[in-house]
Amino acid sequence: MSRPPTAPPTLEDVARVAGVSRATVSRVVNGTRNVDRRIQEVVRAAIEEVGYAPNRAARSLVTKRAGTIALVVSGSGEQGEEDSFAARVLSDPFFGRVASGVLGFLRTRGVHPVLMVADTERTREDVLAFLRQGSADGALLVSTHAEDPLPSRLIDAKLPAVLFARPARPAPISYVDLDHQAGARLAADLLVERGCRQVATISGPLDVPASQDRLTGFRDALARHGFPYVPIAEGGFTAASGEAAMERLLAEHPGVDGVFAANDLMAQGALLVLHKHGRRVPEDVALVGFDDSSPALACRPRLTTVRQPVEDMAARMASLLLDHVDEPGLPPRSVIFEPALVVRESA
Amino acid sequence: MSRPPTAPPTLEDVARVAGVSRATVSRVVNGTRNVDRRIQEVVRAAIEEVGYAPNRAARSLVTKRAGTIALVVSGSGEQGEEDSFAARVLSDPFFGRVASGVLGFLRTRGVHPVLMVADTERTREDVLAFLRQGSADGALLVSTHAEDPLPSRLIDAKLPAVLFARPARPAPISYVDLDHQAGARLAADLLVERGCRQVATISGPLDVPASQDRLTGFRDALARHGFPYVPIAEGGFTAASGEAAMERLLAEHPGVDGVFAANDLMAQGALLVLHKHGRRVPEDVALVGFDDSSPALACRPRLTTVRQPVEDMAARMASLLLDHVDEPGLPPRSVIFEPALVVRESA
DNA sequence: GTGAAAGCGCTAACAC
DNA sequence: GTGTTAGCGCTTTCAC
Repeated sequence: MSRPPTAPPTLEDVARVAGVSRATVSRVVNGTRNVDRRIQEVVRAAIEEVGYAPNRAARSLVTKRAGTIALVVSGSGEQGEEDSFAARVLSDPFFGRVASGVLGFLRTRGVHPVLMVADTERTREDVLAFLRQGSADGALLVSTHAEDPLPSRLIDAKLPAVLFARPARPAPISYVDLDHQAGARLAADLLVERGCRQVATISGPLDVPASQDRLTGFRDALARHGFPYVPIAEGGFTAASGEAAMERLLAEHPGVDGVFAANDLMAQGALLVLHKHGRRVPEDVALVGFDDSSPALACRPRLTTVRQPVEDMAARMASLLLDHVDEPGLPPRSVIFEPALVVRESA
Repeated sequence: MSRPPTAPPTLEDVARVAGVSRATVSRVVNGTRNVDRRIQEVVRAAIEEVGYAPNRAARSLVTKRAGTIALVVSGSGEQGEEDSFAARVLSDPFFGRVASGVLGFLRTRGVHPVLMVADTERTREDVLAFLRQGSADGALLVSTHAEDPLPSRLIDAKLPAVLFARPARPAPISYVDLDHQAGARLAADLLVERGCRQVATISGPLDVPASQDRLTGFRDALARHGFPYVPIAEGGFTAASGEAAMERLLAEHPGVDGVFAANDLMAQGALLVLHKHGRRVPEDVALVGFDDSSPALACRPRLTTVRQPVEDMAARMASLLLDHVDEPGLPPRSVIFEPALVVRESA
């Protein structure tokens, strides 16, 4: 008993108990072939006996793998309070779905996500430093603003990274995304089919590619149906912004009878305003949302919406990252998912 | 240029460029005293020049500190699907607030949270292994079920951990919590003050201490106001369960004119049902929620609710954990926060 | 199939 | 005030 009983057992301890060398223990721990069956048993018993768990730092030091990745939520950092950004994003059911998808994929791979928020220059540097230090093998980036400088910084530093959603300006980096235009088209077609004649939309922040795409897709589809003009009110993907946008729409276009909101949270806000003004949904105005996240079910009427397979997308994003980590030279790839219409009660 | 340019620079590289020893570089990196001003400058320049970032694994190996903690969401694991648990909890705005509070505190301490879900025996073992390996210095536990075996396992393994909320059965472990009874009392007093004569409550899952406390506090306060009996419908802290509970309450007690829901999500569900049955809120029935999380604002009328300072509690939880990490012998401590009534429109 | 030994990059005594 | 040196616990050639 040379080491104090408080220190965790090491490979050495196991080796001594099993009567073999460190190398052999290492081999059985890492499942390498070329170890005698019987010795494997003995070693495993010894591991059990001393309660051995391989030290990650020591392992990382030689393998050059952290076994963790950074899951970073990034924003512009132009807002007032710092904390509010983290609170808002982390409380968004959309992010919960992303995290859940990532966790689900990583779970079986033995890699763990470190949660980070990058909304200021300082915190952006933290993320970069974290990766350069080798604390994480790569980064998963969920960006909420267009002018996010993090993607290009990551590229410049040659750090493995994958984005959720196409970057605002083209860049050599992998990402997963949705065919937003197709999704918006689904919404447009439904609204027209429901007989709407005066259709409007509540868009997301227009500097974000996804918002632009949803808007473009919606307008194009409507044009094809013979409606050349679509009133639009810009929102910020929050319920409150959806309310404000709906108020504006109603004020300027009292005859509106169909609304496409670029996400469910804003649709939820719009619904509140519609009720307040005595408009029945879907009878007086049909409403369709986007995402199919939890608020869609927490509304009355329940939201008809465009489903985005967020969990699958997030899992794929994690998968792509692991590929890049394993094979540093891999060229960037993009994976686009298809949306689906979920018809419920609001349209 | 002995090492390939692809390998990250080490302390050695910096030392060579600065013309000093590794130890000196280490000293300035770690801000130790006893280094000549001028040499500090030189070293810092060299660090800048080679783009040095200290390797975490190497550092951890000697300091025996990972610089990360596990933020674990734990559940009973008795449910059907595994993924659904993660998705549900991570999408809950309540968890978003916890994460945000933790992140806010950790941000300046240079420690990072690793997100983990423990809802099965397997994943529970993962968490334990992660900590034993030294991959994280301690754990922050947000438990959603009463019979969670993780706390006692953590205690047995002598791993630093702090809980969000008191454990179901008394155990020598630190935690932060809210004075739930006081919060429920606030709700009861308000309802009575508003003139309600037939008050009911939608409780949380009754195996969870917080639910029990809110129920007890509510009943006791009402008893003091002269109301000996309070109808109760048990929910599961989700909007859907709130709807179901409200339906039951209405069916059995049509005359109800005041409802206290044990969280905002359930209050939101109750509101929907109340509207459906033509009950005006707050005129016909006054409704008060609990938490003051985002759904409280996304309702019409906006929810009057009992505010729980979740972010502060989470930050304190993180702070307690760091204390335990720094001083292993520290006895368990509990910190109880006070709730506050937020009066809006629903009561 | 197994062991010996080098070394990953860093910190912390300990000398000077 | 600064350098030397001995590990931290592990993986991985390289011999045997």
